[in-house]
Amino acid sequence: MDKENKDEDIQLSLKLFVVLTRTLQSIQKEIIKDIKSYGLNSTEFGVLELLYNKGAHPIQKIGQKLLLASSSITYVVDKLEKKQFLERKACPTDRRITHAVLTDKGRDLMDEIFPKHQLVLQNILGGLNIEEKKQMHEQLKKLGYHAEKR
Amino acid sequence: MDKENKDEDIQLSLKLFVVLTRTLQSIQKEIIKDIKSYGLNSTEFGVLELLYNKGAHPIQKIGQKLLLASSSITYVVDKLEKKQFLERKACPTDRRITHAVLTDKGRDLMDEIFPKHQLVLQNILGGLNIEEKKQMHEQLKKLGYHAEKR
DNA sequence: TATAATTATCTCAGATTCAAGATATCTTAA
DNA sequence: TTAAGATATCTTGAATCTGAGATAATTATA
Repeated sequence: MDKENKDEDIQLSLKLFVVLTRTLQSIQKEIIKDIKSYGLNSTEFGVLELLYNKGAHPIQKIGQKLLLASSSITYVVDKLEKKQFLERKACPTDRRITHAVLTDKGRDLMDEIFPKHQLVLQNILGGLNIEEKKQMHEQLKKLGYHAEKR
Repeated sequence: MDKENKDEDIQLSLKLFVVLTRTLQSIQKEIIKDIKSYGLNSTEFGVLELLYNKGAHPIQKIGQKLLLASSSITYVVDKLEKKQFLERKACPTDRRITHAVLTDKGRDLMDEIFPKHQLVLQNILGGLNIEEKKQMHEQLKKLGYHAEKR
């Protein structure tokens, strides 16, 4: 890359990072508003969503998928257990592991709010049509893959 | 939109949100690593970057631009003042306002680290070429604009 | 098998953020 | 001009997250 293109690329990189951050903030702000109306915060919702759609998980796996430190996931699971949306169940084959399992109350909650939440999400992301979403999805994967593997 | 397209759009919206979140997390993780190597956290860097590139600002304006609550910006400016990278200066024309102003030490720091940081950022965002960056920038603006104005 | 390394969870202290509210100052409108 | 509302900053307390380190269990290795 010659100098002029490099300078342009540097400027564009900064601008892209800023707009990426801003866009996600705008989206998250709206999503958080929706999730709060269900009496949850977004981390709690993320945990419940994972258990609801993918079944019971070891606590540590949940942290991995949601990119949370082990101490953070302990904290969130504690809160959800107090609210009785999930239970800890000892793993019979590996005594280090504790599974987080949705309770009936947790499943009822998600049966009610997950479809609503999906519609809200679709509405929030309505700025792009189906084809544009597909394309952005592809480009974002390229971007993320490179950021991780450099 | 007929039912099938709506279902597809709902699924794509969820996927797009997930990949958007993941991608930004990957990028931020690398950026934070770089910023930490300068002895700052990303909020501190954001404040210094604003003052460095756009000049002195009232404390409240900084919070607005970085989307921070007033209590948060007070906290960050306190820390940067303790580190002697900026000073508070009373506004002569409006006594409610306090300006945050880079010190020489703060400017020296940014003279040193800002160009380095730009190169790191360019490297992190190297998964897309110039044209692709421009296009994603446009699409992200559409997405963010809609999320805010719905 | 015994030891070392790895893995899963938790505890604790510290960092960062926000919301609510206090205070001081400025602006607007009666 | 003065009262009411708006604005800028700060204080306080609570929520959430992280890193470091403890403990217990499992797996790998000599």
